[in-house]
Amino acid sequence: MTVNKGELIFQEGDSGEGFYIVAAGKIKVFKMSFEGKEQILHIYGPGHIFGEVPVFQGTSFPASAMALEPSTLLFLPRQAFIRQIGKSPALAMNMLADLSRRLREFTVQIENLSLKEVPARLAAYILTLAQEGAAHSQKIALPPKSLPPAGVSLPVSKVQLASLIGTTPETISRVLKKMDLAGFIKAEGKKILILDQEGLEELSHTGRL
Amino acid sequence: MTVNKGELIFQEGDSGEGFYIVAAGKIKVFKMSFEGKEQILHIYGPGHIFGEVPVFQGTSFPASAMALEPSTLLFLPRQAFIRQIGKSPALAMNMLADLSRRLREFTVQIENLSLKEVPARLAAYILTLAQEGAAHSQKIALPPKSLPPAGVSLPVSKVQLASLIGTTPETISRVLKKMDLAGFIKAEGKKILILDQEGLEELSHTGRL
DNA sequence: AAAAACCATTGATCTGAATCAAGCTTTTAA
DNA sequence: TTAAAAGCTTGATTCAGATCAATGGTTTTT
Repeated sequence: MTVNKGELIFQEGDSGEGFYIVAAGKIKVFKMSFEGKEQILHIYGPGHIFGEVPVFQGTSFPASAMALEPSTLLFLPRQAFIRQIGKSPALAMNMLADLSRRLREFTVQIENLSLKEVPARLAAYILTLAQEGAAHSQKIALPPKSLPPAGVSLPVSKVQLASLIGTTPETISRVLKKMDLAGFIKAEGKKILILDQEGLEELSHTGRL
Repeated sequence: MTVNKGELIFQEGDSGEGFYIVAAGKIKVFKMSFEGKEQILHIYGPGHIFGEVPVFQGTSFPASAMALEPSTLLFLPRQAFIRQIGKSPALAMNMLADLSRRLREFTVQIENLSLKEVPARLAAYILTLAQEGAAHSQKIALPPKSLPPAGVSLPVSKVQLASLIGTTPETISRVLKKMDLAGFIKAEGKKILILDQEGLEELSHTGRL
């Protein structure tokens, strides 16, 4: 299936008859509060799967999903998939590993939201981006703390970024500016140059800016 | 194995060679920040399993676990369990359902931490307790919004409760008092009488007290 | 190409809840 | 059975970050 930018793929509470694989594009999975504030739980790109929770629970989606850009998705119907799992222990193990990874990611997100302040969260996010970027760029996975300055490019608008790390666009602006002023990064629009990786790492732990 | 109150069962970063089942007692799984603040991810009681993430990922524990009271645990070694899963698709499905349920619970916890204020979180927690209590008390699961006043008993100290919903003991005290004054509940030590379930439910959404 | 919608930045103000502090009660340990 | 350590409550103060507001810059849309 194909979806336009801004199109809702499913909504919290909908019954899930299957799950999705991103073939192309970018999808956000999020929760929305009473007053309309949103918290993004995850942003998925090509190769990622999402919406599996109801498959194994037979219940509804715990969150909503929307396309951030025009995207192509594959849909896997629940019953057919469950039959396959019964036949293939390897498939089951892969699925268990995938859900476990997601649980781990959520524990990190809870830790960030509850125990860290905004500067620490943003620093952690930038570092994560840099790692992913390094891993994706065909070269061998870089050893930790390799040669700065590495550059990263924010994959989403600051509005989305704010919703992802649990703050507002205004605060993102201000904190990026402070990080720039403090010499940790050089920020220009969506491009961010990491000038002091060690400093950023410390900031992601202590949060004091 | 048996553990004393306050005993650490595993620590974030430890390699996981198996997982645990609570036979008796009460276990908290939590993250701790740099400065020593803790966020409880979950409290497990008899019949619950915990510590499975590394089993399917072959990595380390994403959080720490400590006994809240003297407890008895069963330990399931990783390799033996994986062999069993390969043989029993039903076991695999149960495990997938369990992990999915946990993912759903985490999405709720993230929503609470990020989108709701303390009064709303506390109201939601009290309502959850009441539901669980109703379910456990042998009777048929009560239809939603059945006859108040229902009574619940906090299963943990307010220090632990604060860490569970992401606030401080002082704030818990103050908010409980306000809820009492507003006529939603009658609070006496660990005992809470729910006087106005509808009101609590609204509070758990809107957060305005 | 004009208009509308969205995005980003900066300043001023407000507020929920953390922190600090102190006294009191209950539980645990010596 | 006394001492020590946790746990609970209430008050005063502080602070991170949200909200409100205004402006300019970009994309989309038509």
